[in-house]
Amino acid sequence: MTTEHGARLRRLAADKFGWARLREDQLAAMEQVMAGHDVLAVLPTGAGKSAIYQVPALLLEGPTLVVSPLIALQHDQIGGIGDSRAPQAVALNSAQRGAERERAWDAVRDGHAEYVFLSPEQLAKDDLVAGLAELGVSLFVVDEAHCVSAWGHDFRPDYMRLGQVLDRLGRPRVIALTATAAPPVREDIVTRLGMRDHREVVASFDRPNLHLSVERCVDDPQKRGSATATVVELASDPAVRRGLVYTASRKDTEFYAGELTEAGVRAAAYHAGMRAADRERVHQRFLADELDVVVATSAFGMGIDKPDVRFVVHTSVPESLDSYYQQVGRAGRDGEPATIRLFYRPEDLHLQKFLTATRAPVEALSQVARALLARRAPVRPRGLKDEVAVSPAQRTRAVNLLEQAGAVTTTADGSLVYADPQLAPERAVERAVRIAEAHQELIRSRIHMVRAYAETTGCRRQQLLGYFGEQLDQPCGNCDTCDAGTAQPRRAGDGDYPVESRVRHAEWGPGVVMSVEEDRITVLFEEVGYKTLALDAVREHELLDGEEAADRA
DNA sequence: CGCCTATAGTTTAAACTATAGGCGGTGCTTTAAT
Repeated sequence: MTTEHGARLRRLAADKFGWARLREDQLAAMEQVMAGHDVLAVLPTGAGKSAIYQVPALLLEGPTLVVSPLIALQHDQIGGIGDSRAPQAVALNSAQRGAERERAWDAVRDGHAEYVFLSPEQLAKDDLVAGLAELGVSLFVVDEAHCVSAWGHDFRPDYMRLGQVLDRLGRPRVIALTATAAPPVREDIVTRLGMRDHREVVASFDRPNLHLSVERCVDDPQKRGSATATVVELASDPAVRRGLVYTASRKDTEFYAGELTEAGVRAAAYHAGMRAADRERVHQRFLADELDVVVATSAFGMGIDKPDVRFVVHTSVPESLDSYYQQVGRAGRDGEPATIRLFYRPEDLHLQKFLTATRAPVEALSQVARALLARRAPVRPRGLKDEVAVSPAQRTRAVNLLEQAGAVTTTADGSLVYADPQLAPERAVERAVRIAEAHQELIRSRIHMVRAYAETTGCRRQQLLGYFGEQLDQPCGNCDTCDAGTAQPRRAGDGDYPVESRVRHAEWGPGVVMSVEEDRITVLFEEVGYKTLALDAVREHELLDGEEAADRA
C-alpha cells in the first residue's frame, strides 16, 4: 500500500541517501511519523533504524534532535549522514572546545544543521533547551531508547527527564528506536517520554541462525577451564574464528584475555576502566579483523554492527535477559550460523544481585524534598545545586522519584515545585522510597528470569522469545535442549490463561501472562515484576483470576 | 553473595588452615592542575 507520503519518502530516501528500497517496517514507521504519531520502533540492528528519522526529518520544518547515549555513537551517525547528500549534522557535547561548540550551535541556529546529536545530560542544561525551543524542533529522536528504562532509573537519571524536556520544546513528534525491548521496557519508554497517540512497530525478535546453549558448571575453576577451552576451540576453527566473550567483572576480562592469548588466540580485553585510546584501538582492531576475540564487560557493543561475529560466549550471567539478548544479538548479523553459549553457575546470580542493588537515595530525597518545600516558588533543577549536598546524579534521581511519587511537579518552563504544602516531606520521602523499592523488585525478578532461562529443560528459544512477549509454537530445533531432545512441543491450547491475557493474583495484584510452558506459567505483575507459577498449583488453588471481561467494561 | 588476598595462627619451621576485609558495571559532565 502506497500512500502519498510513501512515494515522497521513497523518493527522498533514494535521492538523498541512495537507498533504492525501503523495508516494509521502515516505511510503516516513517508513514506513522508523517501522519503525526509518536512512534516506538523495535527493529533488529542492521534493519536501518536510522532511516526512520533521517528521511522524515527532511519533510518536517525545523531541526531534528537525536538523543544518543554515547559520544562515540554520535560521531558514527554524523559520519554516515556526512557521506550522504542529506543536510548537515552536528553534535553538541562536552568533548568540544569553545570555538567548535560555537560553530556547531551557529549551524543549528541559522538552519544549516538539520540533525543535532546530543546526550540526555546536555538537555539538562536550561539555556540550551530554551534556545532549542525557540528554533521550533520538529522531531525528537531517542536512539537506543531502551536506555531510558535501563539507565534512567538510576545510572543516568537525565534519561528520565526527557519527557519534561519534550514539554518545554512544545511536544515535537517523538521517535524512539531500539533493537531490544521486552514489553515492560516498551511500556516504560512510552510512559517516561510521555509519548502521545503513539504507534509501535515491533519486528520479530527471533534470530533463528543463532544456536543457543547453556553449559552448567560445578565450580569456578571448572567454569574458567571449560569456558577458555570452548573459546580456544571456536577461535581456532577457521570457519568460526571471530567472536565476543562477555564477563561480569573487569578483572575477568584480563584473566580470559590472558588465557586466550597464551593459547595463541588473537584476543584483547575491553572494559570501561581502560584508557579511552586503548579502548578505541581494541575496537578498531576488532573491526579490521586484526583481533579475533574481544573479552569485555557490558561496556562493549552498543553501536557495533560487524556482520561476521560467529560466536558470543558468556562466562557469567548478565543481570537480565534484556541485556543478554542484546549482547548475543551481536552475533550472526549476516544471517549465517553463529554459536551462543552461556557458562552458568547459580552462584554467579548473586554478583548481579549485588551490582543491581541500588538503595533508595534517602538522604538526597530528604534534602531535595525539604529544599523544595522551603522554597515555595518554582526552582530550576540546577538551582538546587547549592542547597543540596549530594552528587548531581543523586539529586536528579531524587527529583525523579519525588515526581513519580506525586510530591513534586515540573512547571511548563521546566522548574520544580513542591506539589502539596500539606504533604510532610517525611511522607513524600516514604512514598518515593516505596517507588524505588518496587522498581528494585522488578530488577530482582529479571534476575530470576535469567535463572529460568539457564535452568530450563524446555526449548531455550521458546523461553527467550517468551520473555519478549513472542510465542514460538514449536521447539526451535536449533538449541541445546532441542538437540538433546528434552524440549517438548507445547501442549496445544492452554485455554485457561492465554498469553497476553490479563490476570490478577490475590497477593501480587494485576499482571499479564508472558508465557505458558508445559507445567508452568510466567506472569509479569505490575507491582512485583516477573513470577513463574506452577500451573497445577494455580489451577488447584485458583491463584489467578482472568480479568479480560473486567478489562473490556 | 562469593571470590581473592592478606594476615594470624598452627605445627614434625615451611607449608598448611582459618578468618577478616575489600571488592564487584554501564557514561555523561565539569573542573582543577599541569
